[in-house]
Amino acid sequence: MSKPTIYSIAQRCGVSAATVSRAFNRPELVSEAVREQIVAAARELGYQPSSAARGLVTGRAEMIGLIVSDITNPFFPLLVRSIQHTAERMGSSLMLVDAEESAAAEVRHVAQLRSRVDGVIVASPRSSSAALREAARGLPCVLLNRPLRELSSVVCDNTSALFDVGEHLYKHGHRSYALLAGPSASWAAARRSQAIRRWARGREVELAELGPFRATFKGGRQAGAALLGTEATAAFAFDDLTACGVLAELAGRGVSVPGERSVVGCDDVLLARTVTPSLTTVTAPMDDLGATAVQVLTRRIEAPGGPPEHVTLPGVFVARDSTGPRSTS
Amino acid sequence: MSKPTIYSIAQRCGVSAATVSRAFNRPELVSEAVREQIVAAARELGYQPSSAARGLVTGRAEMIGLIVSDITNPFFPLLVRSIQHTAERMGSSLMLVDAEESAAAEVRHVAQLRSRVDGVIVASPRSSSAALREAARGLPCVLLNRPLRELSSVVCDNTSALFDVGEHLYKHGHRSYALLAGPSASWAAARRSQAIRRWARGREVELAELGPFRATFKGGRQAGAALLGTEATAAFAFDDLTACGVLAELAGRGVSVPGERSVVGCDDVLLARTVTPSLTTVTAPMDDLGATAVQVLTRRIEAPGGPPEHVTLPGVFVARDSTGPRSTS
DNA sequence: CTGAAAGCGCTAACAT
DNA sequence: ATGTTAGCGCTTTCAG
Repeated sequence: MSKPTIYSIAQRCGVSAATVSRAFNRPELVSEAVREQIVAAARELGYQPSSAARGLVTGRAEMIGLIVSDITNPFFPLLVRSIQHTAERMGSSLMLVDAEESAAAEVRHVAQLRSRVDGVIVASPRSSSAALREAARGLPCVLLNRPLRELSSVVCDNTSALFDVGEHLYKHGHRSYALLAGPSASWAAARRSQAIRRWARGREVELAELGPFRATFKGGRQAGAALLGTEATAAFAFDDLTACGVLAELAGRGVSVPGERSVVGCDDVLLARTVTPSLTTVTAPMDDLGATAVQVLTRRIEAPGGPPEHVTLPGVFVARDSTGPRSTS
Repeated sequence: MSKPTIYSIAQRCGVSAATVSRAFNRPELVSEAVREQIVAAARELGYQPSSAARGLVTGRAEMIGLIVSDITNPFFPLLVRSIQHTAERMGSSLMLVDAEESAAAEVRHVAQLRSRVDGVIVASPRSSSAALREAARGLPCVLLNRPLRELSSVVCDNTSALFDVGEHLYKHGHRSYALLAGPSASWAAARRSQAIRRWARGREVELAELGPFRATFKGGRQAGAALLGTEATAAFAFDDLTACGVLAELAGRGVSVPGERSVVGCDDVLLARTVTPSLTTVTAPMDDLGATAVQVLTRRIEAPGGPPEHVTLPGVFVARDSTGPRSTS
């Protein structure tokens, strides 16, 4: 009465184990009558193929790893969903691990995943490029929101959308801006700051740089406090979570948004739509990002020798209620 | 130049494969000199034991599955962390899957996990008890926040803390309450409603029952709108996320909290501390819940025959800024 | 303390 | 269309 294997089924059906195996993997190679008999027996016995045994012989785990820098950040849940969906459609399971914002944990986890997965996606890595490169040596890997020549990557570029944000604010009369920078280990943060600086230079507009702040609600409150120390009437927050913190801080101090200050976020997480006032932000194509990452990874798994792929997806500007005309006071 | 195995190492060190295996698994059985040599060779070759091969022979995947009803709910990230930590300490990896609030996906996923994990934790299941029981047949399983006689469970009971909440509100002069009920498929929701009802009956106080509402920010806004249709001066929200929605809705309509209405949440997720005003709520012992779940599961894996365990951990009342004296208007 | 050998459950040639 | 056979990489008796 032990756990059923292809042998128990084979015996029960009077065929060989190979036939049972084929019945599941290459059904076209086995006669319909036998196949049906096998399938029936399997269901009856509650047969579950052993993925260890299969993995051992095929060399495939049919599992991909996903390392996120901070599961707590609302940016990730949506991404996780999209990745899980796509992976499932490709016949793989997802193994998710949270690095808790620690670069060390990140590389430790990829090392640990090596033997259990076919490949790994590292989302918003905090590790140094060198560490990442080294950790991924010989393991199919795609980086999300961090380009690196030697590894594949899919990133969301908000440069153009941030220009749109700037223009939007400019049209509302703002001339003095604050840039609330994100974590220094984040490529996205650097990239966004750069875009905003570039835009500001082009417009010959005032830009106060504050931060870096942590990409948390709390970091946002600090950013909000810092913002109030400046004359800026409009602020670019690193992301929506930060922006929400800014909103909360301003609200707490009785500063109205967008009446007295305009605030924009980035990413368009759920929170951005539900907070009051709703956030003007840049929508990241989460579904695409996730799906593309899985597809690129799949290609790397199938052709480990190939050259790394790099795909860039643009964010898109969306105006909501946290921005408005510059106060005339 | 293929992937190193215990054989490559054995050959290189002039020992047998068995010795290499022992060097890693039962180091005390091999002489120090040989062991050191083996370890050195392994490091040099970048040896990684194949978990498939080991799993095949040991019958252990050294991996546990975690199914969450909705990764998007801020309740889970903390839980995931605690579970991942504990699992890691017990030598297991974590395979996380999101059921996206679908009961069907839940049971589908446990079926799919069967062959890849040693056991599974289902957090806040939405499936029927019968479906759960059936899906977990023969698979070590512990339910989080849902008791079920035949399966192990660890639940957080807030009954006593909710009484404290009631008393706290009562002392502030509130006599008319609203109960904003959570999802009907959630055991926690039913349990909390029941506790609040019981308390209200004991105090002979007015209690309007509203809902059920979805456990989302949006659901909270709806609950907030519903709340304004009543005379209640204090509201029990199902959880913190809902409570935040209520707060947002009231703020949007210019109703002050706690000035005009007091609002309490439940769970004490990060958000509860960061929202304005900060939420009076009931703190769930996340770390304990997660750690206990893993420990119980581990026991079931090691002794699959044993009787199910049921552990209950209490939540604790914490007063913050979203509750105050009943308005005198 | 170490080696030889068997086998975990499955797949993939190679035969038939 | 089906059976035979040989491993995949590892652990684990059983003998030395």
